Amino acid sequence: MALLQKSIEKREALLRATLSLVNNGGIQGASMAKVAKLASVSPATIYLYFESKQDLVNQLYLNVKTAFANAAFKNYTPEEGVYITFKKIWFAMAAYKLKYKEEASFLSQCDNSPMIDEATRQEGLKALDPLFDLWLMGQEQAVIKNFSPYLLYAYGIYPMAFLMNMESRGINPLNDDVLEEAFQAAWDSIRVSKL
Amino acid sequence: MALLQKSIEKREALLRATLSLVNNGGIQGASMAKVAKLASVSPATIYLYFESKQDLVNQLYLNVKTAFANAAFKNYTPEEGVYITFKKIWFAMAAYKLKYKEEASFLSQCDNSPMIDEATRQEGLKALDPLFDLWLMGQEQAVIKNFSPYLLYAYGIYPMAFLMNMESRGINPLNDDVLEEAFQAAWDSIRVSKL
Amino acid sequence: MALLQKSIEKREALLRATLSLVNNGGIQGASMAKVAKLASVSPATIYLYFESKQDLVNQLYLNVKTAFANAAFKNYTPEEGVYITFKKIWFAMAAYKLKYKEEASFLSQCDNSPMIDEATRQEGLKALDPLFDLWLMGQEQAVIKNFSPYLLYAYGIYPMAFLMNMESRGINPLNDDVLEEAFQAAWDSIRVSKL
Amino acid sequence: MALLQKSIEKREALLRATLSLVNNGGIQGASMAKVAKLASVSPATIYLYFESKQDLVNQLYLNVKTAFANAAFKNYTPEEGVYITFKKIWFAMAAYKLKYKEEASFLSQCDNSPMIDEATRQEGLKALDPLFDLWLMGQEQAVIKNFSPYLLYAYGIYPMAFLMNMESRGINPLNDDVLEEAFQAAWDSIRVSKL
DNA sequence: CATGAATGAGATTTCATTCAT
DNA sequence: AATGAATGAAATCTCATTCAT
Repeated sequence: MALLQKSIEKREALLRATLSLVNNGGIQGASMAKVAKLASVSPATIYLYFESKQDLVNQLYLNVKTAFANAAFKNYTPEEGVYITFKKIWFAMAAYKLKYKEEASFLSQCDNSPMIDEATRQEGLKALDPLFDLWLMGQEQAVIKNFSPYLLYAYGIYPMAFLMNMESRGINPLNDDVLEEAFQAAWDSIRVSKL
Repeated sequence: MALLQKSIEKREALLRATLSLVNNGGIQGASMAKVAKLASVSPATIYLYFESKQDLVNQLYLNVKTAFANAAFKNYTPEEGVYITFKKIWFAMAAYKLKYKEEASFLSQCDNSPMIDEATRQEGLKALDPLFDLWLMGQEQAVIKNFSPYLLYAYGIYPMAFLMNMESRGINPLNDDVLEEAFQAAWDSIRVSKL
Repeated sequence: MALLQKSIEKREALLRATLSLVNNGGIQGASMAKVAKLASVSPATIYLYFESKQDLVNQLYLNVKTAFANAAFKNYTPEEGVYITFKKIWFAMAAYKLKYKEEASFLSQCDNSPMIDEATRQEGLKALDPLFDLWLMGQEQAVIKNFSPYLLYAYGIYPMAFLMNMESRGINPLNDDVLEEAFQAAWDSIRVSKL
Repeated sequence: MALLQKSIEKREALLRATLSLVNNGGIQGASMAKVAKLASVSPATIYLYFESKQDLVNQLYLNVKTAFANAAFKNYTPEEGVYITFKKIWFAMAAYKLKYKEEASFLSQCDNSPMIDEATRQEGLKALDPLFDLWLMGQEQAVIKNFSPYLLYAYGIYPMAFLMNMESRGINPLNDDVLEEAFQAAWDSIRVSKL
């Protein structure tokens, strides 16, 4: 029990170290040696918890994606209606990304990295199922456009990554007004237009 | 003349080789040795054309971004009206990305890479000026939402990257219908909603 | 303990290998690959003990300089008088250089190399403090000329390097008579001339 | 004639460029490419004038050594007596080294470099024959110690290199007084001591 | 479970030299 | 005579991973 406890701590220290290092210098900048040093363990120890660097990064990806989804769906109450619920999710996601910038940037970096394997990507996508359910519901109510969930995601959620990217590079800072505008654009893009 | 000609060819061969290698294995997977071999030159030769790997990648970035913009604005005729012009640009961009998948994927990878320096990024952005001009015009005509160009880009253009990403991973293939839907979402997100 | 022991041995093996290689082919001839091979380790291993080639050479410089000074001042007994003490030091230095020709040649090479940084040079100079102290004493007793220590060093000690250089190139071999002559010249150059 | 003229100019430009580059960064810092660029020729052209880098450096060594000797023996008038003549030579050498610091430093660097081959070294030494002749004369007159010319050189001339080295590193700057002291030491070391 | 030491393979880059013109 | 282009070889250094303890 004590050992297991300790192990979990160490595992998380390793994940945290990786996250931090990926943030400065990209995935390739997070060398196993640096990860080990930042987590105060031996490089060899990493391999007791993870099979390889790829495994380490993939597990971190799942960890962060799950945390992100947990934050997004914290108060998931679809019974309040599609618009309200989507708005809550959207702002929860934005809040998470603004608060946990390292995590957000890490997820962005993973989007285009060959380090994340397809299976992990799929598993990460599953964490967003509640959102897809909501959209399904919205489509049944003729509130959400009858598009594939990927398309809805591309317009409803994905643009946030670009905005965060700009924000972190000091361009186009995000304040409440801009966030409100962004949400407006997101909603307009996926909602059924009234005639 | 003959020498210069040959130089240009070699330079382009190097850029092509880089593009191709970045596509399989990411930027770090495109080692100078591999680039050299694929372009059928010695590693040392690369340094006659580019100062460093960073320079090579940045110049490739500019090259591709310019080609992309050229394709996008090929028949740029703002006098036809904002909607028509935007639609033409949008579909030209999509067509380019569908036709030149390696280029499209490369640009995506550069978005989050520390390899591209800020100056190059800014220069790349300039290639999209006609689009920003169009939006300005649209805002004057109260057709386009009064948002910052970055926000408009995040919703009007950026989602394409996600869709191409999916497409190239075999998910959610893009056909004419889906493209039409995607454009609809893009336009809805940036246009001024009618009451 | 065993591990630490082994480390020290390997560190010294690396220093010895470097010393030997610098002797044939100069500092640039001592490539990290050759050093590694001669010390029977992987090139990567060198970097566990030294930060860089510069660090390796600088540490070797300090090592050798210290050993040289230790030999020079082994029986340092200034109470025997300035002349006697200087003579003992001088011959101890000569003996060291004759016995450890690689070390002597290495120190000579370092004199003009940009590889040795100023801080290391200064630290190496400190090892000769007893000699400078002796000269100070000699100056107080009006036995040694009232010159700056650098000047005294230039004439009292530095010429040895030239003689060793010749010796190792097979020119002007050093025997006891020549050494005695050399010492005579050294002493005449720094001592106060009697009228 | 015109071609030959031009050739000589180019050859000297190459030697000058090498000298300048060796001064910043040592012999290995003077890459053939840099030498070519600084002399405004193609790298290939260097090989029309010199067989190899080694040849280039060796010829430069001879050039500089000769210039140095020319300066040293400009007013060589042994009939004025050994002391006077040696003093003139000594100060002429010092003046040369102070005026042409790049040349002086280059000669110092060559002393310990494996780049200079033995034959060249010997040839360079010949340039100093007048000095050796003077010493011979001095020995016949019982003014100069009966030591081998190498030993006399080690004490009479070689220390200058150390002093210049210090000077150029900003330590122990040389003014007229220090020079006078240095000469005093030099002379005391090689002259026959009076009883 | 944990580690410090070690490493083979490979990364980027430089260099003296040659070749085609 | 002169060159710009090209290069094989080698330089320094890094990295993910393993091994002996």
